Amino acid sequence: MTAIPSHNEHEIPERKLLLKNVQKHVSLTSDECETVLSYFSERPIRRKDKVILQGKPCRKFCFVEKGSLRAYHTNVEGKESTIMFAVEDWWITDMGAFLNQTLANLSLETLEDSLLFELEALKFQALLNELPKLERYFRILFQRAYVREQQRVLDAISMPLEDRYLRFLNKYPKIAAKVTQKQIASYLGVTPEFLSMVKNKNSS
Amino acid sequence: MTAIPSHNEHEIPERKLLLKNVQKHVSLTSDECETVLSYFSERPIRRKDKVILQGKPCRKFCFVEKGSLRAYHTNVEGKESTIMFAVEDWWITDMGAFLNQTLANLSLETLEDSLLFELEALKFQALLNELPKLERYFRILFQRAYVREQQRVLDAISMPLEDRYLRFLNKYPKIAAKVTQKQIASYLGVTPEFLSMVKNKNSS
DNA sequence: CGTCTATTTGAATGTACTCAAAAGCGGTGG
DNA sequence: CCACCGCTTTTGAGTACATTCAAATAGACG
Repeated sequence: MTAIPSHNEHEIPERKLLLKNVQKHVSLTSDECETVLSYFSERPIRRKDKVILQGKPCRKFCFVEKGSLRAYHTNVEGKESTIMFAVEDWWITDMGAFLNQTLANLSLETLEDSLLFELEALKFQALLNELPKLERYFRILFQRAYVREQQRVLDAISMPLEDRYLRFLNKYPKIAAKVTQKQIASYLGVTPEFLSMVKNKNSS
Repeated sequence: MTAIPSHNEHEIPERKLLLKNVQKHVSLTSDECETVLSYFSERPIRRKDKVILQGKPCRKFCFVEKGSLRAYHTNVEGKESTIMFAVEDWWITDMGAFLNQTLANLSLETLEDSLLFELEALKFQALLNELPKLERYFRILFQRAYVREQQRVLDAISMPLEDRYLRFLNKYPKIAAKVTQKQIASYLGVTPEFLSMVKNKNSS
C-alpha cells in the first residue's frame, strides 16, 4: 500500500492566497485563520470541468487559489455570454443564485487545471456569524465588485467596441493572455467574427 | 419674525425610511438609531438640482428619503449615458469616486423635489467603526447591488433592445412612470429615436 | 399663451450579425 | 515525429440593427 498524503497540520498560512486576501482588509489571529479555513473545502479541479451548471442549484462561492475560470450564460438560441473571468486570488460564483439559493443562471468552468477553496451557502452565513469582522471584508469585496460592474455597464452602453476591447486588454492583461478571442468576444457581447474584423481593420 | 421650525426631538423613528431600511437587515436600539442619524445630514433639494458634478470631488453617499434622482455620465462628444435611477428608499452616489475619493465620473441630479440623507465619506468610515453591525447592512446592500449590475451587464450584451426595454418597465415600474423616454434610452444605451421606433414598430 | 423640450417619422449611413468557407493552430493518436 | 482532427480565427457577401441629421408634431412648464 502506498502512503496516503495526509493533511499538513503545519502549513505556512502565508502560502494561502485566501488568507492573504482576507488580511488585506481585516487582520486575523492565527486561530481565526484556522477558523476561516475550516469553513472551506479545498478542491483541485481539472481543465474544462464544470463547477456550476446553469439550471442546477448553485451551492458554492469559490475562491481561486490557483488557475482560472469563466462564468457564462447560455440563452435559448445557444448563444453564450461571458459574465466574468476569474484568475488567482479572485472570487467567483453565480452570486444571484448563491444568495437566494435559486437555480443557477450561469455555468462556471475552469480554463485550466485549478485549485479552488469552496464555501457552501450555509457555511457562508455561519462563518459571518462566527467571525463578524469578516462582514467588513465581504462588504469591501462587494462594494468593489459593484463599482467594477457599474463601470462595465457604462463601457458597454457608451463606448465603441474597439475602445472596449483595448480597455479589456489593458485592464485584465493576465486574463487576456489565458482566454481565446471567442471568449473575449462573448464577454464584450459581440460575435467572434466582428471582433476579429475590428482588431484587424487598422492593418490594411 | 416668523418662527423657525426647530428639529423635532421626538420624531417617530418608523417614519424615517432610512432607519426602516437599515432595520430590514440589522436590528437597532433606539440609541443606535439616533447614532446612525447623527452621522447624516438631512437635505431638501429641488427638482433638477445637481448633487454631484462630473469632474468635481464626490463627497456624499445619498439615501433618498423622498423623491428621485438620476446618475449619468457625459462623454467627450456630449452624449449622456444614464448609470442608474434612484427612487425613495434607495441609495445613490458615484460609488467609485466616493470610495477612492477621486473626481466624480458621474453627475447626479434630482428628477423632482426631494429629501436626501447625506453621508460624508469620512463619516461613512467613522459610522462603520462606531457601529460595526452596520458592516453587515452595507455588505448585503452592495452584494445585491453587485448582482443587479451583473444582471444588467448580461441583459446589455445578450438581449435585443425590445426585450431590455420591456424588462426595464417590468422591473422598475415606479421609475418608468417618473422618467422621460429619452432618459430610458440613455439608460439602455440607445438613441431616443431608435427606442421610439422599437416601441411603435408593432402598431403599424 | 408661447416657448422649450420630448417624441415621432423618415432618409441616408454606419455598425454589427448571419452564413459560409478558407486558413491557422493545438492536441492526440498512430 | 508526423498526420489528422477539431476548434479558433479570418475573410467576404448579404442582411438586419442602430445611428445621424433633419423636420414635423406633441407635451410640459412657466
